[in-house]
Amino acid sequence: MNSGASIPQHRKLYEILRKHISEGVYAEGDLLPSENELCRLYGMTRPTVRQSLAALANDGYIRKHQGKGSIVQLPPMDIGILSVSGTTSALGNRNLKTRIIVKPVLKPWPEEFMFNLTKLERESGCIYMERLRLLDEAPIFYDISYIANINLPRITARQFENKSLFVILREHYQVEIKGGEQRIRAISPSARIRSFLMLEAGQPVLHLERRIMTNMEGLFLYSSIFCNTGKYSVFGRF
Amino acid sequence: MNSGASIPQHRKLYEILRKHISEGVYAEGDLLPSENELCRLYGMTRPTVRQSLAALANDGYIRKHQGKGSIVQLPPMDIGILSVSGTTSALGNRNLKTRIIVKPVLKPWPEEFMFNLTKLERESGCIYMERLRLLDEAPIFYDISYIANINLPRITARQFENKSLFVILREHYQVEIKGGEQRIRAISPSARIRSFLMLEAGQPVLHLERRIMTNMEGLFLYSSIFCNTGKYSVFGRF
DNA sequence: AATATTTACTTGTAAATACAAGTTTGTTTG
DNA sequence: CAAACAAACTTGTATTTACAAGTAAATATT
Repeated sequence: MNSGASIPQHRKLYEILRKHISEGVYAEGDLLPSENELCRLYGMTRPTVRQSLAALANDGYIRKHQGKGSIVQLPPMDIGILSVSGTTSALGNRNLKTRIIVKPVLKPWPEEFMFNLTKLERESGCIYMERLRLLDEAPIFYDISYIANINLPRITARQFENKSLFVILREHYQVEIKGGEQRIRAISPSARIRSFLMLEAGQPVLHLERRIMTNMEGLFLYSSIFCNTGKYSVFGRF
Repeated sequence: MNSGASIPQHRKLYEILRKHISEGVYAEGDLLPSENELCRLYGMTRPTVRQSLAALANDGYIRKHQGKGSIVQLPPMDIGILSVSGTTSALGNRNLKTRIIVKPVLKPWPEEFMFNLTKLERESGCIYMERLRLLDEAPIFYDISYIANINLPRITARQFENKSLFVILREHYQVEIKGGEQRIRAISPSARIRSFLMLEAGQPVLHLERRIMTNMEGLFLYSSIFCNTGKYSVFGRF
């Protein structure tokens, strides 16, 4: 009999360890308890524990070394909008602020969209919003988001000021990010983008078009992000 | 007793299936043989087969569906220099050419390097080269590569014209790419870069600084890539 | 004929067991 | 004291067994 819900044990252990690593219970470079120790601690068998550790290694939370143990690595992303990380986490998330330019509204999708949409997505309409992200009061990202209006009641009413969109989707709708794809370009910004990012004429802008997959079948998050990479550069793992 | 070398069975099966998928034995959308069938075919047990399939799913070659089977996906990258993929694979790799600007030479590392180097790397010196990548005769990437001169005999003598650097490292030195990290910026190109990419003044350029990890302990590949994203955009999964 | 239901698949989860192989830490030996 | 060895760890690989859960097709029912 499973104690509690029908969440697999290996998944549970994965979440526990992931949380511990994220919260700093284990520092970078630390050794995780050995597999056998984890077995004893959580009452599982080694194959189950190993499944959890394999997933953690995959997601970049640990590095395994035969004969040595599992070494903790710093978490890879978790920076709000951009899963491309680094600059922000290097500075600590303290100075990161979000200003909403266009509040979430429900409206039809643009005719020409950056990604191909399913029939269901087109029919559902999209939740649209524009946000500006500032680091130490300096605008860094301008983010235009599109979400298909599927199984997300009352989402336009929610606050997006302080919490990241991902956190809200996770806490209120149990939506988890699974991965995604992106197109990256260097562009000359439009006057509008230039003014939001407070750029001088001629300064280039990094443009990301992303399609983010979730655990909800058919639910994707889309965003078009303009970055001022003059002072900071976007960082990512692959 | 192991038949042949000391390569694990699950790794062997992984390589076999990966090759089959890459070579088109299975088309996109096809179902792989079921796990039990693979057991019979290759004389392994299900956990071993599952380990192979888990790795394939991880690397984006298949998508698993409970009750259904393992569905083949198109390979994710494998595009020569850039693991950021898409544009090239969409066009087929036929039109991709490489022109060597600076042949591989052994020299000391730059004093100020884009990533922190280990003591061993600094002492070993670096293999330096510059290459231009063209798509349909139009220059797209300008790639400056740095490799620590560790366990790579005769590498400066090898041909890089037609084969990708990764392929050479793989075939001659058994070096496998494990992952990496990158910084991305939009910049105004220098006159030199602008002339190589045949750009007009004012056109922005995408700049990637990458550190690529390998299976060889302590061996990293570094590259600084300048991309003309005017016509094509760099594509990547995460 | 259309709809349930059963059946035979598929992958997912989990245990118990065994040995191989790399790493560290002692202990013994010279 | 220093080097060589041995023991006690660690993770890696692999088999065997069992049942759960999702999917699809064949079958029985209405």
